[in-house]
Amino acid sequence: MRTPTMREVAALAGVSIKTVSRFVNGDETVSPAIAERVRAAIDETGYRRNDLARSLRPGQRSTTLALLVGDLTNPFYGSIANGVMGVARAHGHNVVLASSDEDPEAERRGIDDLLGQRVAGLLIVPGAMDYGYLGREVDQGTPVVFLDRPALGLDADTVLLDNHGGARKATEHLIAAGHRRIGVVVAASHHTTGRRLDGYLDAMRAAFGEVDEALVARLEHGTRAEAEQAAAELLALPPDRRPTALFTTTNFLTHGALRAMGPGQGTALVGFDDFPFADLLPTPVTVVSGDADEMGREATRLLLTRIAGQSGPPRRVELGTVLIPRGSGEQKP
Amino acid sequence: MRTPTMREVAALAGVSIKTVSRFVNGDETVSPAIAERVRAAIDETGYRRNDLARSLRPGQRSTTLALLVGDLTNPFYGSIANGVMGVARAHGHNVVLASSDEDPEAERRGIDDLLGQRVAGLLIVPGAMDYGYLGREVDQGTPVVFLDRPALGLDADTVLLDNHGGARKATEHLIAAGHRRIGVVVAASHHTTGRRLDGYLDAMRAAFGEVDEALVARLEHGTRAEAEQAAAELLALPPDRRPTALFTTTNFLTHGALRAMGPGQGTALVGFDDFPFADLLPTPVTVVSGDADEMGREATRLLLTRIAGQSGPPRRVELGTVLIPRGSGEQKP
DNA sequence: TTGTTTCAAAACAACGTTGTCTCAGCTCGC
DNA sequence: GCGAGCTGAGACAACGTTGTTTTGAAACAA
Repeated sequence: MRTPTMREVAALAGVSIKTVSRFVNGDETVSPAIAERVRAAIDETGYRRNDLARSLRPGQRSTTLALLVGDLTNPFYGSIANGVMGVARAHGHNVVLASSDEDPEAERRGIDDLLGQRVAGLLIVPGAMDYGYLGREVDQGTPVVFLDRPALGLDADTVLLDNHGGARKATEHLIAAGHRRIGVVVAASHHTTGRRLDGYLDAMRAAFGEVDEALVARLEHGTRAEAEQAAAELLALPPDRRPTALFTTTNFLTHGALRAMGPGQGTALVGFDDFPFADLLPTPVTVVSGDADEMGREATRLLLTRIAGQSGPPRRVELGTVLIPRGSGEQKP
Repeated sequence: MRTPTMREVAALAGVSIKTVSRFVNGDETVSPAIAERVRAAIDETGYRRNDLARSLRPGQRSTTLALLVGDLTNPFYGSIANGVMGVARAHGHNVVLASSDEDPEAERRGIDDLLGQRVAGLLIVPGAMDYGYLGREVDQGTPVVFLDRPALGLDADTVLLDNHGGARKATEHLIAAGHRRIGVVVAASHHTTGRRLDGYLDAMRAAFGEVDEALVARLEHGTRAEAEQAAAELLALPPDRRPTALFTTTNFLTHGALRAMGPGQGTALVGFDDFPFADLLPTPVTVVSGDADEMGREATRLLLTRIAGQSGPPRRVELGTVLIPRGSGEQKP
């Protein structure tokens, strides 16, 4: 059985297609007798309006927003998706999800697909590729909002965390606890973690002047395993060069570093990004954290105002971070 | 600026619409000179094929799969979504996401929306509502696959975990460690946790005969907070009635129970569902776990075979579970 | 040169819907 | 009794594509 069309319903009810359309869309100008016939025909055929055909009409835009996000297994991205979907649904929009954690070429193909489907707008957690070509789509009425990091090649609305400030806050917290030699574990390539590194460096320089490069562990990919090894190496330095505290710049890296420390967790640590069970670890973990859910919500709000037609220069929103002291960051050297 | 159409490109290039269509779709029968004119016109206008209009043509089905899933903040659902998207993308399908964690009416509205958009198939983590009305859509060519629990009112392809077997395995593991009084924390209403409770009861009965109802903590909603309180009450029972081990039936409940135990974690525990950091807790947590990612993948594979036209009776796939001993489940009474 | 073949490109119809226009029938007032 | 006014319902076109048919022109053989 195929999906029935309006034409078939109309034939069954013995009326014209347009009358079925009127009934389906709640037009008042359908007499009760005819309306009942149409209702019965719809019921019998299981007719359902085809919104694809509907949105083809002039001036119509799809109501679907597209979200390009990294690995959904990461609770950070899960929260973003959650926030996006909440606001979208509240405004009657659907959300298509695409993954951006692949190579740039696959990502570009994915975006092209979505544009071909005439989504109403794009929410993108940008990767390393150049997004300049999207400028034309923006001009043609498909707004774009970037989340978590600014995009290369396109100056559009962007929602970020205050990565620099948060990292600075984390580092100063460790300094206030009496630490001088504070190691940092950071993924080399990302903009976000770059800003976090800068925040760390600024705090360190403000307190002690020059920063010992040996304290900075730069990872290539930012995986848990890399972090574990890097942290282990930091902690294996001779006592005079060994850090007494660590600042880990993402939740994955925090996980890796904790693993390197083992159950004792003798070294002080502050992590960027909160994570579940942080409060249940042997030494509960102090973190600096932004609200990913709110990031998704705010980005969606921005996108919706653009879809509604608001023009104007790109906006950049920076969401604040909070430091949650739980124990690991308050340990003395 | 509006999105240009084929008509506009054709006008600019001085050819017919159809010729643009031929060029865009890689038809060989376009002479090089004309092809170049069309290419230039597309470039100048920023034309992009409208896949909505395209899929309106007879016999065309959208390439979009819909996924209805609960709270994406839960890593379990995040992994499912991850698996779904991986397989979908590998087969050239997009994924629309909708949330099912609301009231049944909102969920039904969401499903209706998706059907109106003529998605190629539905992947649903069912809630408490009756899905019978989807039978008609299935007949009309929109297949449905359920994940994680069977749906009320519709017998369709379903991918489940072996909840009964996993729970039994967990309970027997605790029994083997010497426990006799094993408490269980379970959400009352869900099918999934119901099966897990059955697995627990079967293991207990097989070992000891009748099960003391005082050992079974039934929660109304299955939240962390509820679990924390219920676990605290179990552990506060007088010594002769107090359980010496707990079996918690979801990761949220495990989290709550661990909180109730405090840092000591003196009571043995096995949880259903793995979770990050389980290995880093003071007493690393033994879990029974299924592969959510694989569940998403398998469900998507089933859906794709249906979309490809395979008929036949509903299939039910049960994925196995593994017990991961980490310490908490091996503690003696 | 003329008839035939070949092929690129145009014309047309259709997909399922809705906005606009038109028309038929009715009611009402004079 | 007849035109004006109204109202319910049908006809038609259009949205942006693509499959099919048709056209036109060039190429070639007789």
